[in-house]
Amino acid sequence: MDKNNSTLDKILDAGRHLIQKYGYNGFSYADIAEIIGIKKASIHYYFPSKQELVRAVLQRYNKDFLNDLYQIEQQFTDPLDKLKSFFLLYRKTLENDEKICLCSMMAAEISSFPKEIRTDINRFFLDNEEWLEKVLTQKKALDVPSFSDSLAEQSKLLLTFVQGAQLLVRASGELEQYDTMVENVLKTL
Amino acid sequence: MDKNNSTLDKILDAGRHLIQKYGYNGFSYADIAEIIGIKKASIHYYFPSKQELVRAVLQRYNKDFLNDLYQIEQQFTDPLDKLKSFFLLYRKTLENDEKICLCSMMAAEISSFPKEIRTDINRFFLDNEEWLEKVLTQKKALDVPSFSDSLAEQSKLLLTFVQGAQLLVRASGELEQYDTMVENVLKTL
DNA sequence: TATATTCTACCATTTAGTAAGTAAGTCATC
DNA sequence: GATGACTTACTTACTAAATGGTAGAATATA
Repeated sequence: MDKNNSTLDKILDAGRHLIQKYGYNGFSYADIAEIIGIKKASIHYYFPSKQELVRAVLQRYNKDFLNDLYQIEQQFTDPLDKLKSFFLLYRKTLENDEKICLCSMMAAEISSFPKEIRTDINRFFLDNEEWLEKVLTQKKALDVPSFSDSLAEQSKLLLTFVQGAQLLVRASGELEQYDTMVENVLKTL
Repeated sequence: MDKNNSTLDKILDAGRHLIQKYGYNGFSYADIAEIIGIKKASIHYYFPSKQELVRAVLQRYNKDFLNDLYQIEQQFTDPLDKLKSFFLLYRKTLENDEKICLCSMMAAEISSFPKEIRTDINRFFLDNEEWLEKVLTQKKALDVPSFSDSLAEQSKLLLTFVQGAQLLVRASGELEQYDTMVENVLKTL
């Protein structure tokens, strides 16, 4: 799981994990300290305040996620394969330990955050939309032009779908639902 | 806002409001006490523990929501009007004060809850799906049969959509996006 | 009077955050 | 190559405030 095992990276990993599972208001410095076996004062050494910590977690998450999208872009040529990998990326988060996408969680808790953090959260969604639109454009170039809705709007719908699907899976606890839903949403394209 | 102004109802109202805005882990008894102008010990008189309180909030929310859906069912004959009202119901929550559907928030925080509460949350989503399927069935009876996907699956997609749309609106802070997205999703039917 | 409701005054624990210290490493200078 | 100045990484020990929760007194209300 941890690529780099420096204390700083361990803190960021544990923080991300806790937020994805319990939310920003659902974890404490003590939780992180216990997970990685240090004292909580040590966390303050790296991140004086909780908001600074969460911001670092968020920014690294966004960077990593964007990188994953870039990898998908490189790995596949067929736009449909790219879309499937996109949904698989979100699926991986759901697979173990009752987690959802960090930004889905933080979007739900948005009222707890100041402007700068909100901007970062929104940036994540915009990047997702942008990537999806690019892939849909590639797909349109190949397909028989069916109905030409705005691709920007269509990508927004796809993102909306994957965001909501996570909540439904969390509520039911049934991951298999996700696969069926993805299949169905791909049919609508 | 408050129909019944008994203390118990005020507590439930304030609790619901706080959860929808900050989440279960983001509010305290003290917050409720301050909102309605009583001491926090008085809240413990009605709800000895926080989980009992949140469970009461949840059950009342589900009941009220189901009632709203029933009202829509009665008020309109055209299935499309019913669907539009469904989305409008969710829109109302978003309109002021940075709130989302109680069960969307609690689904995100599901790891913080015991089994009984999880069941109630899931019940909400199942009821939504059931209602949507009923309306889609009515719609199918009227329409030229386009493509006959499973209506159960289609209603699940609609629910997924509205759940995710809330998160996007929260992240961007732009409520207008919601209307455009609803328009677009209705086109796909 | 009896009962329902609300209060004051607590409690133990947890919260984010701070201050001061310590051990180990870096590094220039003699 | 040893000495001392400084830095990095982390600890112990603390704080003030907030947390969920309780006991019992006071006050309404029936």
